[in-house]
Amino acid sequence: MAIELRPSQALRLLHELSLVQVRDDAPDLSPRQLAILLSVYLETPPHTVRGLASRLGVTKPVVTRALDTMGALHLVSRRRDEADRRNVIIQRTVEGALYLEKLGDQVVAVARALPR
Amino acid sequence: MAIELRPSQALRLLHELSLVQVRDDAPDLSPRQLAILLSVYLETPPHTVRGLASRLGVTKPVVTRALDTMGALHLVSRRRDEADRRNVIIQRTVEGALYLEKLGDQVVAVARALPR
DNA sequence: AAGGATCGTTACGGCAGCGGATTGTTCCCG
DNA sequence: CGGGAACAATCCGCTGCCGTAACGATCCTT
Repeated sequence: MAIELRPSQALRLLHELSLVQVRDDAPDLSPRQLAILLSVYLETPPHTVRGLASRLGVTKPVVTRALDTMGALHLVSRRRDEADRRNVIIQRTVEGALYLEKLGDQVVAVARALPR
Repeated sequence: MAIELRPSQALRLLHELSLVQVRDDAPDLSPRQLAILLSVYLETPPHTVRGLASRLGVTKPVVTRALDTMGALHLVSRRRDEADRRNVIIQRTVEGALYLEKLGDQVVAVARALPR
């Protein structure tokens, strides 16, 4: 069965979540960066710059820059595709998995505390 | 009863949501801006710059700038507090209400489409 | 072997956000 | 009534992201 949620609950959820995120001085990713990160971790590999760009409807430089930033944070890593050396394969990292695990738990906790 | 949600569902929810947001070329607000907007619309007035800043754990200039930006988008408006003219009262707008209504509906739609 | 196509990255100029310090009003209290 | 406190806005230099346009490397086709 699907998750039932009323609009007012949805907004409260977003509110609590955004407050947690803003306070947390975990480096707050931009919406685009988060979208890329989630795509890499939730969708089936392999992931390329080109694929992610078209998936999100943004330009390739946006993806490259986001990978630069998140790479510096060790949330993702890059590797040349040896089969086709033009491609770059985006890989998951332990730190990235932990980051998302924590994020998921935060959402669950906030949702649980939501008034019915 | 509380909203029950598994971590994997939570991440999928965020994923779909971020994709919708990124594609939508609705001006995507930064996490901080969204947090301020939601606070203004979900918490009981009156809202002041100082109050919002301490609520979010950010500095006052951050709030002022966010209000500048969102004011230009007509998502909020400002008014001097006549009782204490040092204060500025942040007010809701019709456009802001519509923006959040739409956002809430998006969350609901995404949640409903989530695999159980 | 060569031309063009594809891929990711980088360069560029511009815009917006940041923290910290300062300013100008307005209020409060001794 | 005068000096300090409180409040929001502004200024400063900096950093990071944006879109467009190039670029180098690699592949593919003929």
